[in-house]
Amino acid sequence: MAGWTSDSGDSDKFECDSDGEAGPSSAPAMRNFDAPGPSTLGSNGWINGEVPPTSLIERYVVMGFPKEMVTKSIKEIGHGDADALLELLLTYKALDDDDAVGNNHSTSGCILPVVENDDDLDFENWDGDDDAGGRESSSDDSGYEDFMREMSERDEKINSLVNMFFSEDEANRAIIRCGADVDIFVLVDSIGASQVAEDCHSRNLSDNQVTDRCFNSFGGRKKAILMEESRKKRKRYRGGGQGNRPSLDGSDEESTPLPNPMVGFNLPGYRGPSVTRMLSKLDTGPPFFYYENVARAPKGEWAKISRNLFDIQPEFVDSLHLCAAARKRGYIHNLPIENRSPLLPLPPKTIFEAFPHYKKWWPSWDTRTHLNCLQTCVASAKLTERIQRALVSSSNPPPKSVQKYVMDECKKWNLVWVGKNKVAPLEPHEMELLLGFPKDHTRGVGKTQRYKSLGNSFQVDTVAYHLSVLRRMFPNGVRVLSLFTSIGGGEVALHKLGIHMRVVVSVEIGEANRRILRGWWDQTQTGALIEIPDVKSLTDERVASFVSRFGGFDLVIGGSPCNNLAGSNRHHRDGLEGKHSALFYDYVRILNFVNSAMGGRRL
DNA sequence: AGGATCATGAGGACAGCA
DNA sequence: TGCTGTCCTCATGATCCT
Repeated sequence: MAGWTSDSGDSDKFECDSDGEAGPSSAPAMRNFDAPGPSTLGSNGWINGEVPPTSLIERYVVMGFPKEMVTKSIKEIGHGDADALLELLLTYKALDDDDAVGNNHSTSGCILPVVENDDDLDFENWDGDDDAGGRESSSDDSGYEDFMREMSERDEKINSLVNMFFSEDEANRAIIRCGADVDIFVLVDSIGASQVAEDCHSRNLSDNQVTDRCFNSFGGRKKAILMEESRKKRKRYRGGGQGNRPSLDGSDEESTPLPNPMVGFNLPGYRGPSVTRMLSKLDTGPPFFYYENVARAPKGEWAKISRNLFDIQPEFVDSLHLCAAARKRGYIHNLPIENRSPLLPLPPKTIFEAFPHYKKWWPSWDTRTHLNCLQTCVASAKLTERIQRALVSSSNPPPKSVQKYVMDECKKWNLVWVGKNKVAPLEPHEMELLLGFPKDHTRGVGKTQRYKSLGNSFQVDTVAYHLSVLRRMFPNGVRVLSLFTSIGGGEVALHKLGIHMRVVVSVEIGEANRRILRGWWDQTQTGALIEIPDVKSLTDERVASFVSRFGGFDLVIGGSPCNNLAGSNRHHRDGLEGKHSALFYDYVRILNFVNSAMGGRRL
């Protein structure tokens, strides 16, 4: 059982380890001076000075602010203080809206995300300022020919927008806001921004409520194309609470739509729309937090999760895009999303890259290139036997009906071809490889337990990609509060990123998981590991004690139990109120208390 | 007693089609 | 617009075995 006895023992160990690892240079590990304070980051998560003004103009324009207004605001107060800039823009916007629309808007404008639209976007080399400068300079032309060209462009774009079923008035206003020289898709985004902004106003949401709820609900070239093609998609943009837009009033009636493709805010090497999000200053770290759970939770559950985590929009990612196995997960975090970098070397991205030796037995009619989600249970020997019998008694290639039966089972149970007509479940060490863990990470506990632990864990490369932004921010290491640690996916990710963990306070109920983590930690880490078995025993007082002792935490990370959310659960898929998944509220409780104890925001 | 093995769909998203 | 088919899902509970 958890208790102060084990904790105090660990506490002693911590101080001992700390001393032990600390040469003169690392001695300040217990001090806070090396952790960047709020001044290191702007409220939008950009590191100061990294975003040039031209890019800023473009970003705010796509949010729905007129270009002239943005330029004027930046001239007035500069671009160093994003909060002040936003405040000024909102004020101007409110005044402008009062004049233009006659609505009695408050200054709480709807702050919207920016969707980068450049088709040539290269995430690994992109500097975030591709063509904004070019567009900016072209708008300075003032000759007659330019004027006529602009008018012609303007008419053309209005026609295009009208053809997309926007009203002429909406099209006109967008062009006034953004200029006639911008891409048609910027105009589409701008109209969407205004619609959601109006929606937000009409629902009387506060700034913080709308900031991230509006995020990702529209925008992007791809969506614009879809909109042109489909009346159904068009509804998504035109508002009125229809379609797939996330609920803005927090009701559970609408589900949070899962993106397709499920690539999150961005992915290494993915050439598609990338997103730049803005968080309110109160929502940014430190402490940074990172929460994870299954993407395909019952309807309304992600809206609930988001509501409890500062209304931050989830980032849904299918690890399929990073490794050879699917893993559809939602992540809510307040980490910056620019300048991420993947773990190198990149993991094998297909089944054959991961397991080339299976190619020998792989039938041509099994067209899988990726495995499905790795779960906590594997197929029975009887099932693989049945499959083998079906194949042996069939011709080669087998008839379609047999192929379908075999393929259905192979997909369902993630079976691989290990011999002639012979399929088998993945071995635990193969799952470790796919999930990004070191080989034999889970070795030492029973095989069934290994499957269970691995099935419940993070996909390390995916998580590491998100956490990679911490490397530059914490060159001297991080202090981590790890909730529902499992087998330490977050810790392995940080380690593989080269981020030193000065201390990890880990909460994990499973004895086998704790043993796995401890075994890995002792082999690879020099920092302190404090283990707490039961999250319920991590009381507010105890959190306060840790915060006081370590000077705070830099990262609160964890994925709460999915048992009652996961589709595989046929018995008790009860949502967040379920027996296990209700522990999510302990994550919220503890995160809030850490925030509060560190002088930050509390819900 | 505890680990290993086995059988057990519902629910939701989405594409295709009339 | 609504119907239909297809696909996928961090699991649970009963039973067997050692």
